[in-house]
Amino acid sequence: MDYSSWRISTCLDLNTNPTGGQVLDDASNKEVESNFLGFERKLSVKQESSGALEAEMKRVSAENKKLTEMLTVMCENYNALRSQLTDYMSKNLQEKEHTPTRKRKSDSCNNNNNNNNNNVAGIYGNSESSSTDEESCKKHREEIIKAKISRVYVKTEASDTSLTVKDGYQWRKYGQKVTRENPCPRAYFKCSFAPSCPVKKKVQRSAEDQSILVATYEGEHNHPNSSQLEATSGSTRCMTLGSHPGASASLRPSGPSVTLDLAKSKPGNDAKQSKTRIDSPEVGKFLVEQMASSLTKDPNFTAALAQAISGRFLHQNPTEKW
DNA sequence: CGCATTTGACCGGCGC
DNA sequence: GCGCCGGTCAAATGCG
Repeated sequence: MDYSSWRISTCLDLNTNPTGGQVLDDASNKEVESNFLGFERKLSVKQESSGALEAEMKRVSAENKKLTEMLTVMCENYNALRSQLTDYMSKNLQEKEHTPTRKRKSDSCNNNNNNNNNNVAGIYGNSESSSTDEESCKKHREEIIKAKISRVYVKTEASDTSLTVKDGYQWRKYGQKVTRENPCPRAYFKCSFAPSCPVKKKVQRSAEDQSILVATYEGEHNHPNSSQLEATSGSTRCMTLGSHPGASASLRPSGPSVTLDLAKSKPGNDAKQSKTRIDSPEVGKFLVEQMASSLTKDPNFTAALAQAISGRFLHQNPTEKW
């Protein structure tokens, strides 16, 4: 089965207008407002010294770190939810269409393992369940566990002929091949960010809709995403779930927002991707509700979010009134 | 000149 | 064993 229809927009635009669409409860809103007014009064009375600015910088950095940690916890919770959902789906979906063309045994083995793939991108990837080749797969299991495979579908412009998927990592192309099933060439990439990183990526346009790029990731990065590095160092505010390639199927360039764009859909893609998608939109809705619930129920998250917003406004516009 | 990309050759797995 | 096929290598080429 395929989860590519799950288009969950989980954006935390921390740097946008605080009154513009931020979903906070009343308590959090009041807290943010009081923080803003307090800072405004304080700053209108006296000119802050450089020492105060340094202290504020440290405080903001600490908050940033705290938010990053909370984000990590949130991602772990999401993975746990996804695993439960995968189990649920595997129980309900017993059969999956198979192409009649001959396939390598390792391929079927890999597909068998996708259900247990602890990778967000597995949501969007093929999770074909064929248990008939299990015996022949035994000798491959260990390496399969190491080399996790996920598939990502990326909508591109029709005029864009490049086989590049911007996922925050650095890739070096080492080969290109025209495969039998698809007339479009398949490009082979290795992660070049770290020499020891074993991750490989295959990018090929969909045979059905050539505006869709299919990126297949193999393995796990043993280094942080470059976007994450920049985010943690404060040079950019664009964060992606770098350890989960599929989570960044629709990535944005660095911009003034903290974005967890797990997957964004274009309604027009539904028809094309429906073949490998789950049928029930309720499942995706359920997942979104679970994530939203876990966030809103966490007082630490709401408090830290309010503090981060107030701190950022102080830092950006120390004398500006609103 | 160094690095990335291109592309044909080569290798190994698989089916017949 | 042979041929097909996907994946990888490495020399050639392009680019900044």
